[in-house]
Amino acid sequence: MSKLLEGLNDEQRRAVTTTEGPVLVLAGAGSGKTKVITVRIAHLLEKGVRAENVLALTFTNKAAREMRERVGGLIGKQRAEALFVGTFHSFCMHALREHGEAVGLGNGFTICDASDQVSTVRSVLRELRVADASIQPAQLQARISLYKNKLISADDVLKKPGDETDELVGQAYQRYDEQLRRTRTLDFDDLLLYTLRMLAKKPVRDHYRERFRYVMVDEYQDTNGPQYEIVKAIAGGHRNLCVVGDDDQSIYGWRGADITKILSFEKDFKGAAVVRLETNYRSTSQILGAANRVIKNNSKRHEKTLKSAFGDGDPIMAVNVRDDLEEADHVAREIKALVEKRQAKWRDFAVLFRASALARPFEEAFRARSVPYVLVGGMSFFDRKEVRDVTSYLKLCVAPQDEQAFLRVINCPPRGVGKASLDKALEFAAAHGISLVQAFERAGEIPGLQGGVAAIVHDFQKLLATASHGHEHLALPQRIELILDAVNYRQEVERLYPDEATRLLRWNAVSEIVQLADRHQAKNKRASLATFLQELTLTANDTESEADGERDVVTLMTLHSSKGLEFQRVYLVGLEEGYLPHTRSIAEDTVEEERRLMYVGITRAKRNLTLCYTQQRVKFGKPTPSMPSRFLFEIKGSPPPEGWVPAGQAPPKPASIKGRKKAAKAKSKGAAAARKSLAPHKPI
DNA sequence: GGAATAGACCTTTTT
DNA sequence: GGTCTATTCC
Repeated sequence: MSKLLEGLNDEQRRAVTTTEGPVLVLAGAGSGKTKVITVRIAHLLEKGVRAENVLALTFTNKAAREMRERVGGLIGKQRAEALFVGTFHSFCMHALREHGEAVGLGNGFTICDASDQVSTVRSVLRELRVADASIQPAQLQARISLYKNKLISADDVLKKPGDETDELVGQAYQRYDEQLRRTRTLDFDDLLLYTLRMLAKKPVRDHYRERFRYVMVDEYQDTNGPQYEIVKAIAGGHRNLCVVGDDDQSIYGWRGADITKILSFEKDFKGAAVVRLETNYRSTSQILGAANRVIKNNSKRHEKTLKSAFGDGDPIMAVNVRDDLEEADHVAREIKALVEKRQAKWRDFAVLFRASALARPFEEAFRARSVPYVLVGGMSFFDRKEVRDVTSYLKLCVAPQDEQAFLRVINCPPRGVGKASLDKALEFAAAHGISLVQAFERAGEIPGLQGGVAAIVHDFQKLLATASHGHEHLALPQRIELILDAVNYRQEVERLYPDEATRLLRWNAVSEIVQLADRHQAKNKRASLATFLQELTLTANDTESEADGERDVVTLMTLHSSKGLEFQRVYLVGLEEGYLPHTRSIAEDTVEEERRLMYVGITRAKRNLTLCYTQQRVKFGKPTPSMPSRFLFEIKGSPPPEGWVPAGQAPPKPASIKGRKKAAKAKSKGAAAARKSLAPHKPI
């Protein structure tokens, strides 16, 4: 037997060696899922399959990076280079670069990130002359995105008779798409949709079927409509498709992930081999027990029994603290004490939370107590003003019609094109159904526009065009510096930040982009400004470098980004009604997904698990009382006590005015008791 | 036109 | 505690 297969159990081995035809691997948490995929790839190569013919798709950059590294460890880094291991989105980006002309897409498209999407929606709402109050841009953007991920077009929305909001959403959706098309911009969802359209053309589809003879999809439970169709298009011919997933860990429903896809795989791919991995090699039986007790409260799931291969360990701890500051400080102190006693290393610890806003107190406490940490995700490098400015300039060089980029930098540094002029031009553009840039070309017709403005805009565009064209022979970093020089960006930073220290800090962000461009060029033979920007947008949230995995630091991250990872010691924090489950999820009736999130969090822990919740937390800058999460009681196996109030439910009104004071007193007493009902610092 | 200030209003999660 | 808009002053 091949060396590769040693150390696999029977089921894992079956998943690895069933290389031909469709295979569904139902892999419980910690059952060696990544091992199966990576060994499977190595096994394929050992059998003589060429690396170029293997496609492995993941959902996050992080997962892609880890898979690439682990496969590299098995077959050698060199050979692993030839595999395509990446996210759906990056696969699409590459495919569209290669064959985008099949769907009318030249090489020079830009990808817009979440905040560009919201800006675009905002400008569409302005065009439609909708008072901002009636629907929020971010909310509208989310709805458009959800439609796209369910393969529902703007026409579909408009055709279907609905209420006024539907009508508005449809109109906005349509204009949003028009604006993106006009500016040759794709949003994240469009990457999938354009690729799908491209794969509908037989020659292109045949090309990819020929190229990728073996297809693997990780986290299959997170597949949404377009992703599923892409997989089907590529693997539909040879049917050498292996998908791996766990319905209990489906936590991307809000992104259109369709849990039924994993349930109906056997129907979609007739004759599929089904492998169940049910032995957990990660956690103690205490941790697994807690996970099982929580997840069994979900109705929509495949009954599964995860068995621990590990045995007993320490009890799970519950910690009740006064507020968020104390929570953070408690965790910081505990971690520090364990490390100082040499019972653990920094890197053994992870602190997991529902929303990234919860990270701040931990950052502060960790800094105060000199606990080294890394915050995964959070405020991205990309959201910094300078970074957005610089990328906007670069985007304008690639796509001069890009409205969001134009609006952002036309007056930065100030050039005498202020809000008043822009409003007039936007008004004119909306009235004539043309882009902002086109409107400025007809500046003479814009009522009330100041005489000199058109010339200023024209000069600005010419300046950028001169700086970006005719220098293609230069290296990317030099080209970027040339462009920034042309627009006097350095002076602007100096003007804005007269303070030496902040100026330096701000300029560092700019230098970092230049360095990233250098690295991009080193990695890609056909690097251009366009490819650099595309790559930057897709990996904006993945700032971790390869060496970071090895650093001895505590990890802070959201539950979502923790999926697929494991740590010796895990703190689940902010376990309160309103955060987990999140208030929004209660309103949207998706509490089961929140429970899966809790399940994901629990099953990240190998040895020790600590559950933290507060009595009071600062929300919107104001202290607000909090209630322990319902999931804590599910773990404990006992119902919530008297006085406990779930999130999203108004506390009962006092019966009469007379009885109000008494009732209020009783209620607050009950609530206080409920908040403390799980003994602090005690095994659960 | 541009900067500074005040006030209203939210904020899940990721590509 | 943040962002975005409206207003006011220079």
